[in-house]
Amino acid sequence: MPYMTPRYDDLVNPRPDTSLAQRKRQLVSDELTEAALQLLALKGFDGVTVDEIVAAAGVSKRTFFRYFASKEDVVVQFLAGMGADMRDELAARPAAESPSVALRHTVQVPVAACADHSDHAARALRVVRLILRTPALYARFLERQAQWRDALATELAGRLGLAPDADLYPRLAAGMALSAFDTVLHRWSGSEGTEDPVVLTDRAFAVIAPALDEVPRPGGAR
Amino acid sequence: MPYMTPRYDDLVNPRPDTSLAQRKRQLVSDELTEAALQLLALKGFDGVTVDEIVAAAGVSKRTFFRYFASKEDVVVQFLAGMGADMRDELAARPAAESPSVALRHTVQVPVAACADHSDHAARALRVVRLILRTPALYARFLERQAQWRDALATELAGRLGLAPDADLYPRLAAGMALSAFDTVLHRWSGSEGTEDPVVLTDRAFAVIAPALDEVPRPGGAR
DNA sequence: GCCTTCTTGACACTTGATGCCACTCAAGGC
DNA sequence: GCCTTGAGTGGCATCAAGTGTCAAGAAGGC
Repeated sequence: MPYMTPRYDDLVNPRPDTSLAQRKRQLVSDELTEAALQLLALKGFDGVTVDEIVAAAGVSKRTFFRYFASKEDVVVQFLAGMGADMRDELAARPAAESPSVALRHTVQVPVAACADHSDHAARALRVVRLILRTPALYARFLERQAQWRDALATELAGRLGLAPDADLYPRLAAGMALSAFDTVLHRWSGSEGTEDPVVLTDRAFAVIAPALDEVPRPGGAR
Repeated sequence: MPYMTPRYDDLVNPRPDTSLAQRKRQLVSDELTEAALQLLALKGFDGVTVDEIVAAAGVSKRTFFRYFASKEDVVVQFLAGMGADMRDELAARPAAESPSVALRHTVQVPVAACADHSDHAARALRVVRLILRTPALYARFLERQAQWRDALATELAGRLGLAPDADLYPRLAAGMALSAFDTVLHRWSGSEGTEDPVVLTDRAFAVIAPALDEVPRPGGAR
């Protein structure tokens, strides 16, 4: 089930460089994304067909599937780069930092992206709400989270000098951190964006920190 | 995205009672499940069409969709009753038991079902492997896990006298427990069933227990 | 001007999934 | 014994998601 090339970075800070062809491509993609989100938020995921979306965007259906691997992908691509961002953040954290602190800052990266007080935040809230209340989209989101967990577990194992697959700790720690992320999104979405997701994240990590910081010694328990 | 009536219990211990009509229905369902799992394990999820399955089972395609909400559902239905079972187990645990112990026994219910040394175990391993390595199925599995998490969080909140939605703890604790479950399944599947999933579960819970047993006092932190 | 490359649109096709109608058959009333 | 009823079923038509293929058009190099 291959996803297309991540465009999260492009969406966050559209780079002015690159060729004309690539900017045209970006334009079509934005048009498609805009039309799709507009319709999906209005009529629900199953209430909108791809034909409607492409009609609104003024392109052919075939073109749609050149930009997005599936209808779900239109929404999920918003999250595409988050995994890489989190992994990079975790890799950049000082080695001396405890797992709970490092992972907390890691999770804060996408959380802060949602929380920034701009027009971006309102759109992020709409997308998150759509994902959380549409089973098909939520399933894809969780699948994406599972990939993030693998990446974070690998990075964490390297950080701590543990064999990536020998110990249960890295995968569990990554799972706990993402569980916190998920819980924060639910609360944030449920509160209509009134609660501060950054604060929620801190509170969530206060709960899971006792387990995160019980690191097994390298080469210890099989 | 409504799933059909759970039949996990029927599969675990087929009840001999009920009317003739219901037994006929059970027969068709079993035939369909058997044919589907046989083909899916052999040719992969996308390598098998519904038409092949119904041809092998000797029924029409229309009938297939009367028993299963989707092709994915054939596989996922194996897990249908696990959520209820876990919730029941958690509800039945003594109130004095700490969250980590209660949740560990809760997760051991489905784990033990996989581990029992019968012909059932081999089939369970095949199904788990199929789910874990098929993105579409794994996504559905995770979606199902999310439902379990909600149920477990509600049950846990009731156990501890916490408001279900006021505190982050119940949802996080349930998420951690299911994260352990998921990790155990991966390890068990990866080891081709040689590792004992019950032991793996105990080890996983040893990692997350420090966080699980830091219960916030009822009505404490907002 | 010509050629190459990339992008797009149009069409046909496969497959998952659903609606509709007719048929079968067991159960129960008369 | 016959008829009705209702659940289960098969066949067919249909919709929507997604893919393969090919021809047409625009950008850039020669």
